[in-house]
Formats: sequence, structure tokens, C-alpha cells
Amino acid sequence: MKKTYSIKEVADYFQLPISTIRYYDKKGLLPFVSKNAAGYRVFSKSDFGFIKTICCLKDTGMPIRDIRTYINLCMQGTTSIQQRGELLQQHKTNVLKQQQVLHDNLKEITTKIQRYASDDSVNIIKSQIKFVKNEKKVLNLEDPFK
Amino acid sequence: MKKTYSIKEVADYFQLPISTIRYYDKKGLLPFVSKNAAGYRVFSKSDFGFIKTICCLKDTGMPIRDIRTYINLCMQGTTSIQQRGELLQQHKTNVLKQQQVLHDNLKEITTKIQRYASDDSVNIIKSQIKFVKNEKKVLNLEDPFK
DNA sequence: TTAAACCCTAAACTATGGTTCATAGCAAAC
DNA sequence: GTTTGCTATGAACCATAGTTTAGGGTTTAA
Repeated sequence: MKKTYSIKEVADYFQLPISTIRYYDKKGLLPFVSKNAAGYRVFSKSDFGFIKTICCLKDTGMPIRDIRTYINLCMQGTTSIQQRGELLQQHKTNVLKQQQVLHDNLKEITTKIQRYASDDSVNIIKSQIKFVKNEKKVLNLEDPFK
Repeated sequence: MKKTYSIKEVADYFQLPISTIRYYDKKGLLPFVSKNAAGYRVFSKSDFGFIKTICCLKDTGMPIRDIRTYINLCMQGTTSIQQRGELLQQHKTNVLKQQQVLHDNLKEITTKIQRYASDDSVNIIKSQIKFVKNEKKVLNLEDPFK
């Protein structure tokens, strides 16, 4: 039964470059990681939980410095529970906003795709181009179409 | 009835800094924008539609160079309809992936928030800390909690 | 006709999130 | 015992997406 993990094993597990893990460590995101006598980072299984959380926050757009704040709160024990909750709650509203933006934009993209895929796409686009050309002409502006 | 728009009006409408619009122009995202005798950018109403699309693609994480590619396809008229559709279809799968990731991570964040907000949060965290401390001790690693 | 409020460009600068390189120590296998 | 592969550090480097600055022209309204 294996008990500790090298930086490479962690990198493989999380599909992260080793250089990124070192970078995160340098930025103070991994205060829970020990080093052995040779200076090698030694990871334990519980470190994986922290790193999973780091990835979760990173993948939802939290800046490195805020992740560091959160991790440091975690290292302070039970006294920081309320602060941690507030920090994550704030982040959650950001994520919800991202979801909304993504949803709305996806709708727009889908609409365009459908238009391009329609039987009548050429005529639709032609009439759009005609409209733009006419507007530009009326305003005495350059025609952007080649 | 107003017919043309200054860079400031466009910036206000899209809530973008003027410098960003100039930057996009420099990067080739705004080939449809004309300039007057004084060298000022002159926007027409139809330009707003293009810029809205640019914002949509940007807000869903498309890199500037790909947005430029798309806009350039648009400027080529009806011959590029298929390519435009393919480009957007590819992007749509990216957006769907982003949605999935966001959804999964949101769930994780929500779980943590609930844990922190629970009546029993202190005991839950205490037992987590105990587990980590014990694991580190068994492995002869440093205790990360202060 | 002049001040305030615009607009322009080029180039330097910033921030973020890494990656690469040079140099070197450690470890496992052969 | 030496080669191969892993690890380390610090510093330089890179990409992306802008922002700021310097220097200068234009427009508008009093």
C-alpha cells in the first residue's frame, strides 16, 4: 500500500504539467506539501483533496491570489469557517453569473449555426449583406465586403 | 435621426473601454469600421451587430485570432457560409464543455458552502483536520495546520 | 477664438498564468 | 559505478489581452 506521491504522480493524476504544480507551490497554494531530506516534494493522499479544490476554484476562474487566501483559511482550522463560507459564497455568485453569460451566448451561437445550416442560408446572408452595403453607401462609408 | 457613431458611443453601448475597441481594431477584428477625413473611426448601426457577435465570442472564451478569422469569413460574403458554420460549431462544443465543467464545479462549491453553513460545521472540519494530521504524522510529514 | 472634450497612433507597460532553461543534486536499474 | 530519469531552484522567457502614456490633431460650444 503506497503512502506518498511524487510531483509526477500528482501531475499525472490531475493532468497538470509538473511546472504548474511547482508554480502553484511558489505562489503559496500548496502550504500543506512537505519536502523530504533531499528537498523533493512529498504528497500525501489528503493533499489530493486540497489540490482538487484548487483545480475546482481555478477552473471556475478564481484568481491565484484568492485561491491562496482560501487555502490559507483552510490551514487556520475551525476558526476560519465563516470566512471560508463567505469567500466561497462570493465566488459562487460569480460562477452563477458565468453560467448565465454562457447560456445566453450559447443561444446566440446556436442561432447563428442554425442560420448557416438552413436551406435558405445564402439568401439570408445575401440580404444581410445588402442591408449593410446600403447603409454604408447612404452614410458615404467604405463597403467592407470584398 | 442619428446615423453614425463615435468610438465613445460604441464604448458606452457595449460597456467596453475605448482602449479595448482600439485594440480590437488593431488586431483586425473591426475591418468593417470606416474612418473619416480626420482619421476618426466612424461606426454605423450595422457595425453594432458585428461587435455584438465579437463580444459574444470573446465572452465565451474564443481567442482574438479565431474571432478575427470568423469576422474575415463574414467579410467574404456567401462563399464562406459553410466555413463559418464549422467554426461556430467547433466553438459551440467548447462552450458546451465549459458549461459542463462549470456545472460540476458549481456543485462542488455548493457542497462546501453547505458544509460550512451546517450546524455541525465545526465538528465536520475538526474531524477532517484530525484525519489529515494523523495521515501526515503516520507518514512522518510536517503538520500543515498552525 | 479659445477651452473643453473629443479623437488619433505608436510604443511602452501591466497583469495573469504559466513554461523553459541552466545548473545541479538524488535514485533506481543495469 | 554509471547511465537514465527523476527532482530541485531561480531567472528568464512567453502568450494573451489588454491599458497607459506621450505627443499631437479635431470639434464644439461658449
